[in-house]
Amino acid sequence: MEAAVVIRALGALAQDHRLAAFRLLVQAGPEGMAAGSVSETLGLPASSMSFHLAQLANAGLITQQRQSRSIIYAADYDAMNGLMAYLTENCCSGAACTTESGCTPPAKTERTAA
Amino acid sequence: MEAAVVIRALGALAQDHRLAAFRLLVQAGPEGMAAGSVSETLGLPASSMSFHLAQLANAGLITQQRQSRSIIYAADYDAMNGLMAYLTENCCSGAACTTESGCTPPAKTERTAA
DNA sequence: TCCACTATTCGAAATATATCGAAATATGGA
DNA sequence: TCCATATTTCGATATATTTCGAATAGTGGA
Repeated sequence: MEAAVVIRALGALAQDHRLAAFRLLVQAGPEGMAAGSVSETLGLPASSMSFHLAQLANAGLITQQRQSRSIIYAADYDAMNGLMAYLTENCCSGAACTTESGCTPPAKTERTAA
Repeated sequence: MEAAVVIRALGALAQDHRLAAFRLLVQAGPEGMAAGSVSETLGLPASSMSFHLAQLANAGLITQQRQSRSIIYAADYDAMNGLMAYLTENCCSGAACTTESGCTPPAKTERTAA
């Protein structure tokens, strides 16, 4: 995963409605939710929500897929995990970090390069 | 950890120079680095870097501490881990997510409330 | 084909963020 | 006290983002 992608992903999540939408989708699981359901759940006009969902999709954090008249959005867990791995990469330059410093990279810092 | 804090943290990281600075500090370990070293390493004017470091500090991602004439910045690993835990919280609403969907919350999704 | 439904794109205004030089603040030594 | 060092705050400008109604574009049934 490269910096530019990470920046876009973080920027996408750094917004009220988008963070809420993303979490909603994370909680919804692999089945995802229709765009309309998301905007209704979050109480936002459809056009605004569409804008935000597009940003999340563009950042690679969610996937979109048409299903009849609806468009179903779902969280992309790989992207999410890659993002987190990027932040802890080379933590403490390999020095003892699981101990005192509390760095504790979540066990599987290994990441399939984007 | 509450939404507003998370947004500020994500927003703080969602910027070229700040992401670079944060990662530099993550790699520098608990000892941290002086503000001047950071701005020199990243090739940014001191005043610009100061602005960015302030944002990271304000977001709780890094700590600052005066040491004689320098101000030493260091990554706050707890904040970083809390941030990541927030994103995966209630993943898949507790349904089987470590298996097919690839959600795999990093084992310790448990979080000490900020 | 025509209509209702679901969702996105466009446009324009309000708001927020990034940038960096110059001036200001703190620290420590002569 | 006076000067050099290390950083931050201020101010002004350029750029980017958020917002939402209205217009536009696909989908499916009668």
